[in-house]
Amino acid sequence: MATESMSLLGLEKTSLRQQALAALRRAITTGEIAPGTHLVETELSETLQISRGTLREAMRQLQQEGLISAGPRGRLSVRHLDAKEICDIFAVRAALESLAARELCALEDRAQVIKELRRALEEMDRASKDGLEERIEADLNFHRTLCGLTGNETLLHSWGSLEGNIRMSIMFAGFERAAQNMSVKRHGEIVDAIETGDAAKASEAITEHMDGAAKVLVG
Amino acid sequence: MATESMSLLGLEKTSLRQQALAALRRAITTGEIAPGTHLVETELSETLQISRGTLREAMRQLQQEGLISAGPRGRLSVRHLDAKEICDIFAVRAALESLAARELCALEDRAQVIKELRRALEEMDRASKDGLEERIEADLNFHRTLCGLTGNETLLHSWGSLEGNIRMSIMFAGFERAAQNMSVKRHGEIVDAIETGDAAKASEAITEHMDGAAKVLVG
DNA sequence: AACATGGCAACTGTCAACAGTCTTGCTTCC
DNA sequence: GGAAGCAAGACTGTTGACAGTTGCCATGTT
Repeated sequence: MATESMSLLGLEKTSLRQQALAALRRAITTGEIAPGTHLVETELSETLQISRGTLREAMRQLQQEGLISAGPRGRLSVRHLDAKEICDIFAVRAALESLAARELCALEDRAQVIKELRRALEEMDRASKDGLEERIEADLNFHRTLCGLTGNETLLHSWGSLEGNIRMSIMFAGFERAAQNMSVKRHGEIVDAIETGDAAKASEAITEHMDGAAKVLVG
Repeated sequence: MATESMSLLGLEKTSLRQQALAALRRAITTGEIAPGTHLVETELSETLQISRGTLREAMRQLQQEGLISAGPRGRLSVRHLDAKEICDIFAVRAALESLAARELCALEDRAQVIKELRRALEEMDRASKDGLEERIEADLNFHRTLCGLTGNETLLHSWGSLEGNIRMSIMFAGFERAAQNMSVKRHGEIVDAIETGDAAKASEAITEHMDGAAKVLVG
């Protein structure tokens, strides 16, 4: 029933659970489903055309990511972020990315790393002419790349767990406002610092960048 | 069927899923289930006396925590840690706890915080005469408290997601070896630094502590 | 009108069964 | 004797149904 037309091209055959997970994550982080909304399993399973069991598995993952939280009677609802929580999220994010920058600075051969980072920068530059959503994607991609290039899987995993919350923060504050802090210049400084191997400077640049981002988002 | 004798006292009525989650987490982090072991749903569900559906939900959470990883065909197996991964885990841990220390230093009134931390220290001291496992629990409790006292839920959540990996690292390296790095003195220095509000020193103390811990575990 | 009460509807927790796929070992044919 | 094919087994993906609990609403009582 679920093995028909897909995978005609390189389309990885994705399980229904993963599809549901992606769909829900998107719907939540874009605000399509408003914060605080009570997620009723029976409704959602009908909407997504999947069974409750499969849906519940996806919900557990979202819960672990902090996008939805459990109420009294096992009731799950979309997490609501206030200003303080956004600051908290960005503080943790800063700590993680600062670690990433320091680890990259400690590498012997940073040539390849720098190359990848500059590629991500170019992508941001290209996206700066496009819509807000493209810019946000490019920005997140840059930071994800930063963490991924360290080769520290735990770091990348932790950052990934935070990504949903970051997206919610951006959505909560409004995309226009969020875009203020995504200048290619600021990010270039980070790359420059890493290129010269100046760990302190790179760490500082990131911390400041995140501080600024949080301040802009909170208003 | 599951609503019999429990909750006679303050025993929170825990869902089967949560029980299974706790049982599995314990079994994995103590090495009862060896790293690399392929977790067969049908077997486990029979062992734990729960249905596969319920078990699968618990497995998703463990997967998100990084205790089990997915293989080719959706096969789940207990994660195997090598030396590098242990170092990586402790690097992330250091970044998180360092943030915690800095946030605590930034508080106006640290009296209550210090009181709680000293209480955790005392507990460690008391446990130092007990078995290795008690000492490890007391140690983890201290660090968890450190993160919890910041009031930064995201930080605490991230640390919690790492806790399983930390336990696996300790188990992997052997409890005796791990216990070397749990002196009350070292932890006291951290608390002292926080008491004086010296963020740099507190951060430094934690980073060094974690560095030492990783080195002891690996080498 | 305020209040107790009995029953109904809404949800979540849990389970057993079906379907599809990959592996494996055996059989059969050249 | 070896290789292609075939059939059985082992697991995971997914589903629909049943059970228990909570909250609400209508109904009757004082």
